[in-house]
Amino acid sequence: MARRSEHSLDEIKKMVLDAAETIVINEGYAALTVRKIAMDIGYTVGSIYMVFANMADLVMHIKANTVDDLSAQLEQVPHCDPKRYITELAKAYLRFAEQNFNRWSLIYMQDAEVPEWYQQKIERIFSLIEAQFIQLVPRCSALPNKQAARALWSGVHGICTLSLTGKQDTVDMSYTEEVIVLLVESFIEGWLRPAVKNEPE
Amino acid sequence: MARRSEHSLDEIKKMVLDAAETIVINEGYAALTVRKIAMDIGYTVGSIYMVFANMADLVMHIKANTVDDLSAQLEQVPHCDPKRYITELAKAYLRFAEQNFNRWSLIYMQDAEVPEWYQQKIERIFSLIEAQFIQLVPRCSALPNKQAARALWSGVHGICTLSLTGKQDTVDMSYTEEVIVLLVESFIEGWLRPAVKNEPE
DNA sequence: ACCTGAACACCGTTCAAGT
DNA sequence: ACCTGAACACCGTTCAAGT
Repeated sequence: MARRSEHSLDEIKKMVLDAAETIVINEGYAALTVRKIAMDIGYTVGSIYMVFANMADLVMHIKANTVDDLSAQLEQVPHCDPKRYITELAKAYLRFAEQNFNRWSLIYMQDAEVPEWYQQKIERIFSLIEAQFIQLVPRCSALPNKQAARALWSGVHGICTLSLTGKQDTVDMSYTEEVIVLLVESFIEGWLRPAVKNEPE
Repeated sequence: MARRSEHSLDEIKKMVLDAAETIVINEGYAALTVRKIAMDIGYTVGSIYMVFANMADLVMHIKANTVDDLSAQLEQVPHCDPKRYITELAKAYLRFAEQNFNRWSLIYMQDAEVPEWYQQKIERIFSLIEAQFIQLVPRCSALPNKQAARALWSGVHGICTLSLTGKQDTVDMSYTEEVIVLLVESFIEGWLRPAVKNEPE
């Protein structure tokens, strides 16, 4: 049989994306298959290729949604002085990673190629942090602040990665949060007061 | 046909592991299949299951070898004062990650379960850093040093991850190294001279 | 024009059967 | 005892054929 026209292509696209996200959230990325998605939305495998180029394309859109949700979450953190604000952002990042572990870990799975529009979404999160370093040292040229934001935020990400993956159920969240706060506070303190070079402690 | 006995089981196990490592190194993890391994060593698929329980078991052994090589590389870094030594360790870590990208990124792919003996190999790398913090502040109880090592080293790892994955060919290594050095030096400086709490800058 | 579902070229894993 | 290779239950992707 064929021809149903119960849904527009845009509707089907949304149904596919929603179903795919639900599978990733509940069962993890490994459980995501075209056949399962088709099953869930009541269409056959072929239909998915009407609205997405292939699996990689679909996954890229799942990731994009996750990054958007993450951005929204971070942007809800109330403003305060830069150092405390960055600390709260870092804690919010950890919270998102933990509560959305399956979607979050998918973000960082490497792809053959990352489209420009997706890269920009990631960049947006980095610039959130960069803005705080600019506030800390407003007179500085852009590069050192960019570098500091990159160093610190990648660091926060690294702690989340190594803490959450693997033994996911038995993670001590308050300990991880302590480690993150230690990184953020020590780094900013040391960054504001640079060390005297070549002087043994 | 059957029965060849040209190689002992231990020899076959080594052949399988070597072939698998070569595939990962040259073509990446996605190219690793039992059929390809069997082809390369001149046996059939079934043989691989004589010497490894399954693919996951084989991959775990590839990862173990990589971690051992990484440890060996880090242990070759010449000793000096803790701060510079940690900086050099971090740079060596980046170098290993770049030069062994396919094997290195495999290490951190999450598994259903991580065996104890593997976890210990990872722990060994962390304790390398921890030992330096103990030297920096010898009188301290163990926990703060453990926490500092975890914060900083996870941070270094995070920078490597975000810098190397994705756009792997167009990475500016010297810039990444600068970011890592910035993280290490600022963190240690800030950690040695803790900030006054609740004081806006 | 929309949608199907069989077909294709792959996977990892098992195991009866051969020597 | 060692090793084979066909069989099984899966993948993602394509596309001629149906309405």
